[in-house]
Amino acid sequence: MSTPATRRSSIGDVARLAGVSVGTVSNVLNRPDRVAESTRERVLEAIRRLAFVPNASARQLRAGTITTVGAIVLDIRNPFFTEVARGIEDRLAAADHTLMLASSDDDREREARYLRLFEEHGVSGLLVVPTGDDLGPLLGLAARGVHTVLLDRPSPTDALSSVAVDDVAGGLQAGEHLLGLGHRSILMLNGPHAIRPCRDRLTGLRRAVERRGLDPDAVVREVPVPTLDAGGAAAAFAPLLEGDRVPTAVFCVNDLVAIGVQREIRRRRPDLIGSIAIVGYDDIEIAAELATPLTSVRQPAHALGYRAAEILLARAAADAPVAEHQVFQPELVVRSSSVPA
Amino acid sequence: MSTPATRRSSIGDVARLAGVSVGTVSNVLNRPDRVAESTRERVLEAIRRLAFVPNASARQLRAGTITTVGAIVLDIRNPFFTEVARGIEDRLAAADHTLMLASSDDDREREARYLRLFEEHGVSGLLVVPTGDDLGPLLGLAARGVHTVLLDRPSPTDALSSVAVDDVAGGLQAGEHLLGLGHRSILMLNGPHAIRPCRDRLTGLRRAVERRGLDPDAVVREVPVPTLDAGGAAAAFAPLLEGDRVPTAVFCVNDLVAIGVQREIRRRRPDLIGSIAIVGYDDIEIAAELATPLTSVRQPAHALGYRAAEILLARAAADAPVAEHQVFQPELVVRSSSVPA
DNA sequence: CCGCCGTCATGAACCGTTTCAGCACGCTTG
DNA sequence: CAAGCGTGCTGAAACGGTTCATGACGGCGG
Repeated sequence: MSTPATRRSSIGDVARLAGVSVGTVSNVLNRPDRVAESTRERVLEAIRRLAFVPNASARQLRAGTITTVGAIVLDIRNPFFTEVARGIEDRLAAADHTLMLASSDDDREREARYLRLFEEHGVSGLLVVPTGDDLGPLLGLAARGVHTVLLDRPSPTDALSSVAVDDVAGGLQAGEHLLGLGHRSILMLNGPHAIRPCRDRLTGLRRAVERRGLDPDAVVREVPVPTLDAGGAAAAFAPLLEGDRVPTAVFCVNDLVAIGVQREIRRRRPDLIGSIAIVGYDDIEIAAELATPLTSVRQPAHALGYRAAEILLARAAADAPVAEHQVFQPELVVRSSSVPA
Repeated sequence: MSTPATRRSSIGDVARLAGVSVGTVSNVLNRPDRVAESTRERVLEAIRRLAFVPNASARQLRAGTITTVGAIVLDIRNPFFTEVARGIEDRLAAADHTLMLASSDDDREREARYLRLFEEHGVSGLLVVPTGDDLGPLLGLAARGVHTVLLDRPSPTDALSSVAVDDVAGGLQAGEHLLGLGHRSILMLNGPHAIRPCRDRLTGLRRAVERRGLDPDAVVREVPVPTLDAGGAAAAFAPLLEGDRVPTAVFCVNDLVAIGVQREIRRRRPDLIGSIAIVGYDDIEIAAELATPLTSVRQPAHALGYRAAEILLARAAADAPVAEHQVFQPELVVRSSSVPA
């Protein structure tokens, strides 16, 4: 209103108004105990009067330190990832750090752009769900001294810490469940194999089949989903409802995909509702509230993020080059969507 | 791997390796056409060899410019807000800007922390869903020259631009729909009145009642929800299922609340499934996929974010002090959850 | 051959902080 | 009274870039 949009006031303005040197103002800000009470009061008053806000760039340039952490997830719209982000944020807040969140959309270029942005800004660490298998860029970052933790991926190297969930085990549980229900033909709606969990969940599923002494190639059919959300899944699943070999059991690589499948069945073949077994993955909050409550493999999303942040903070604090790796175990939650054969 | 975690290389290192001055390196980076081809090649090669990444703090300190925008939403887990964030990001990406996203959890302190963080970092603009009615902090920011756009709130002043949805109209539509179905007693599960949309949606509901010539105080009962998510709603709604005056029509301030209500009915009073009319708000994607598909007031979430970002970019570019205000209209989407009286 | 001009590159000032050596001052101690 | 010490403050260097006035150099027209 009153103040015209003018230059931000600097520590120098404050010093002038308070009649002290800039060094003293800086001390008031950072080590108040070193400044005499009366001086401190005067400086604080000046700060208030000028509505002074320190310039983070200048501070960081000189001091080098920063309390911001960057995270890149595949898709911010997937509740699984927002829950992971929550876990990260909760841990960071406890250490007075802040999170800057970005979503790569599973797009290498977007990922690269954000990686660069974060590196240029000198974040004190990075938590990344990588888009593909090529960890080159991340290894480069790590080599340049940026602490990095892989999210939702096991790390193949000690150059990178990692926090993951055992996806093979998850696929195995889903497979055993469906086989136990009598299914001998299982469709897996899967994402690109460049995404490691997609591969692993399929591997787990096939392993379950093998353990029953069956032939995975005969039992499991894989169909790719263009994008890992409900819309993409619906598009990929629709043609399968037309033919004469309509699937009887579907294992979906995540819950959004499962929701897309359910939607498509309801739209195109309402007669089949309740006769196709569906198992999802993630156990997002609304899985239990769906038209057909979804059987799903639960992942400890919050813990995943929390722990990743913790590892990052520990590494940054110690500046120790020891990588930490943690693997959580998933847990099958059975609801009514997985019907017997 | 090979490189030990050493100091980031600087423009000076590049200059030395390429045998030029730092000014030339800077020119290669920012105005390549002013540098002779051969020199440019040599510098680029040096940059590659050193894996040089410019220091954003230094650049920003001197140049003042920045292409990062901050956004603060109430709850990152609410699909409505992630969709808004998507809209923002899509518009920003087109202008080569990047988004830094934060969630205030409807907590003034968290909001203040992020506001300060963003201001210290000198973001080129801010998009905020404010936690309360006190716009003081935001007006302060605006006065200090930070371009600010209110998200999902009409601005009471020209100091702040704004993009909003007409919540009174939304409440009105929901009310008319329920009244049209014959309901004469409507429960509204509402959030704190400090949140403007909560007030406005209630106002709209009451207005619908008045238009029918009925007494809002007799027809509408308001029950507060502690937190605006499914869990909070379930907790608030549970006791209402115990008494003898079980509600027959519920208007929920958002879809997550509606999901909580549905969940609680299913758990505690499955006999009442299908006999309590429920209307939600936002029309999030899974509203249509729920056990009882949800009637909801749709908001143009993506457009909201997109437009807000657009206004911000325009203001920052022109540095014009003219505030822009835009109000979108909501639209009722009827599904099966809103049963007749 | 001289003067002029355009092309490229240089070097230093500057952005707003933090940090640190050093100074002023007053008090204690021997 | 000299020496020593602790307290509280100052002033300047440094961080890593951008920007701009300046200058070197070669070519060209007269």
